[in-house]
Amino acid sequence: MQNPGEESTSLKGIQDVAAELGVTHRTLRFYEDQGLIQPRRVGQTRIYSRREVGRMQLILRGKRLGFSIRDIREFLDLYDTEPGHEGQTAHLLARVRERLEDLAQQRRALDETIAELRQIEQEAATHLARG
DNA sequence: CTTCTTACA
DNA sequence: TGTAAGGA
Repeated sequence: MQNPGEESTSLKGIQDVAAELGVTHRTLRFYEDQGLIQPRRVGQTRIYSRREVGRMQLILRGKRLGFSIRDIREFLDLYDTEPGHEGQTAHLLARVRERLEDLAQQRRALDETIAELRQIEQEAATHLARG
């Protein structure tokens, strides 16, 4: 509410943050339940600072890249625990490689499916052409 | 099972 | 806001 100009205000309500990030307030609450974010409370109202919004952006990015909520929570926990440390980066690297391999496997599966469909396509087209 | 969304109390 | 229910 009360947020006309809005860009200089780094303290936002759930609806503002949700709109800004393109998610619903329920999604923000879901992530909160999952322990990914911990917005401050002023009474019962959640207040999202730039830190929370920043974390949300990281969460959304992790999601885009195909990481699970558990993975993302681990990343964030490590970042909180040992910011900029080797262990953190090593862990990230390991997960990224896992993800890359996962995607490579999916690509192989896709290629197989496509090849199979093309085969059928060829046979069907040939069959039609011959009458 | 995971990740949300919708809806109702 | 908790939660059931449902979709993907």
